[in-house]
Amino acid sequence: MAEKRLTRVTSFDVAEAAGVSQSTVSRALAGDPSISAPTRQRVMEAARKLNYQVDENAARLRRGKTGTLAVVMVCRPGQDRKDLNPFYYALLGSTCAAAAARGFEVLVAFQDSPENFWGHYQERRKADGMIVIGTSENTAAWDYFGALPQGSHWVCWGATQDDFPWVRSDNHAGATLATRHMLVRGYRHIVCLGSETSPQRQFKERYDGYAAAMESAGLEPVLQRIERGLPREEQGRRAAVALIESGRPFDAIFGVSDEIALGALKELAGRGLVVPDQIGIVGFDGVRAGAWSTPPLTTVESDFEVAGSLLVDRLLAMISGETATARRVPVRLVVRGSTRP
Amino acid sequence: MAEKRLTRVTSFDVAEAAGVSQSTVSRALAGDPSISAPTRQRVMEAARKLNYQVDENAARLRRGKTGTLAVVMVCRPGQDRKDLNPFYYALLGSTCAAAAARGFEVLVAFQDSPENFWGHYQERRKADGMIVIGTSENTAAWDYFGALPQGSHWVCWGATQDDFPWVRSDNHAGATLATRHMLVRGYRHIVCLGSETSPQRQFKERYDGYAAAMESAGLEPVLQRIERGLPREEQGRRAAVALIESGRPFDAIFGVSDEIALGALKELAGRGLVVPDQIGIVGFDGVRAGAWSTPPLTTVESDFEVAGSLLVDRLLAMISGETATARRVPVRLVVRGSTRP
DNA sequence: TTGTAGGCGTTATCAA
DNA sequence: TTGATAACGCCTACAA
Repeated sequence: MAEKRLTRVTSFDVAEAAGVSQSTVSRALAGDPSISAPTRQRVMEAARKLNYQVDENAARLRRGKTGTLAVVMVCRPGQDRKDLNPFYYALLGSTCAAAAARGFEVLVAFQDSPENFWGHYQERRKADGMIVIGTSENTAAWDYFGALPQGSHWVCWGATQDDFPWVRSDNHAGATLATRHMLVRGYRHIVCLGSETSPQRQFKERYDGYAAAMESAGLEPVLQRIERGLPREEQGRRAAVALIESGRPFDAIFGVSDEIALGALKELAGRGLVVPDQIGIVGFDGVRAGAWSTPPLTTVESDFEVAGSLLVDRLLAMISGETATARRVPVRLVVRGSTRP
Repeated sequence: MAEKRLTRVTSFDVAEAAGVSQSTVSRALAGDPSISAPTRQRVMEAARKLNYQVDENAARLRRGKTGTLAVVMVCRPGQDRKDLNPFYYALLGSTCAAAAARGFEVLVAFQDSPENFWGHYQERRKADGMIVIGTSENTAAWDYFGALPQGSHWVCWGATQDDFPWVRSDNHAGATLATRHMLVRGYRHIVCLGSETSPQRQFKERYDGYAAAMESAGLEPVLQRIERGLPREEQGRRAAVALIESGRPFDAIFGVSDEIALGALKELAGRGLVVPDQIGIVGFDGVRAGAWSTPPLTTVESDFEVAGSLLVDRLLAMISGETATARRVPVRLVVRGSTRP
């Protein structure tokens, strides 16, 4: 075999080597059925020998399609990349996997503030469409993406706006699952640490799911509000403090996110309250960190693989003009140690 | 302002609207200084009004450069994306940030086994070069990337091969830092949970750093080997069991990765040993999970921002034929609760 | 300072 | 079944 080198080889070179025309090379390699088997053989052989690879830029220019999807990760302004919620990284990973499985390349960009908001992938022919993943806290980002020109192909995870092309976890079902689990395990005075007014749409949905489960058990739902603008862990910790100081009796906590639940867990443990014996705790997100707490956190986890697939499929449907289907990602309960047996 | 829509607008359209030639448009928008101010004004105005954006495929085809870097994330075969070590996600994030800061787009692909190994970004003109990030465990992947044609521009994080164009944490310094910290805090019988033969080159480097610090303190380094092929946490747990059962006295553990240290921490706690009072523990990686353990894990953290920058700068230097400089990423000690004050 | 023209390497149309 | 040929939209000599 010839030594592999990186000199530019065009389809003309392959054509010459195979003794056919350039267009035949293009067709043979593209799998055009009109090319005869022996010709295809010769072309493939020549291409292999010359180490030929299609110039994607030329191909895309000609085709008018890029075969690429853009994924924009919306972060908090100035936030360190290593502090990004692992949930979003998992979502990024599964989205890339789904795109790759469908034959698309993925362009990734982290964006956090107006200076670097940028969504013109489609106009610049860098991608056929865009997936925006991020926290609803960054309202400036959602305003920006919501104002993209008509005809932009995009879907999102995390926006507050209900008229955006969103995909979300089945928050209601997940919260109900969590609450029922605690009821079954004998907890009665279950308090929800969260918010019904947060821009985080899913927090409201999770509260509603919790409330529904409580009510259908004949119990009164109780919401302990988190303060805005703090790190999640701190929100959870403070809400736990406020709850304790309120004097309201409780024997279980449903945190609308894992980090809120973990913050509360830490606070309770620090005060000598025994989890799960005295107090049960359940979170929502299924991030890895929960597995390391003491006790490990019982939580509701989204099916990440499905999440990535739904985002990609919805986007591809939009691109091809079809009508998309599901937009809710199924969830499951992950029972660990923060609720009693 | 005209309603924004997504119909294709070419530089010819802008030229017509501005009453100049197409090449003038190209130059004006590229910031060519030969274009007069008034002309540039008119062109910019027309471009804005028509919502014109350059077709990057055409531009790249013409230029022969892509302005894009590819990042390949090497995972364990079949591993779920959400189970990928958060360390690598943080590295991915900071690499994307560094690339963006230098004006490059980033193409991301997760690859785990021979069926989907693919590194011909450069030949296909999808990218100007490639950054491969991954665990050294996946030797098949490193064999694949090591066999890329001459002239491929790439750098990597995580490979075993020393002749690869690698960038790494300053493992030796970090391990020394960790060990000295424990010595200063009064621990004497410090055992290293790790391996000097693992394909993970950094494990060996970390052991060496630990051993050097021990020896220069007049103490004997002790290595408790981890078993191969298990999840890191389990490796840590089992090594702790083996250490205890060996009967060898110890009052501190240096785990060559956070997850190994966390596994050991869990095992010790389960046996009623008090961390940090009876036993001190330090890990290596600085992942978020360590902050949630009880007690939170003292660890050595790489400067992720520098890591991303070094990877990108080294690759860009290679592309432009310059000689690259640093390849070691500085580390710092993050003191949390698993070592006594 | 600006315009003309050629070509980057494909894919796709139209003949043969 | 294959070959000529015309775009795709831009950048960049070269000329004016």
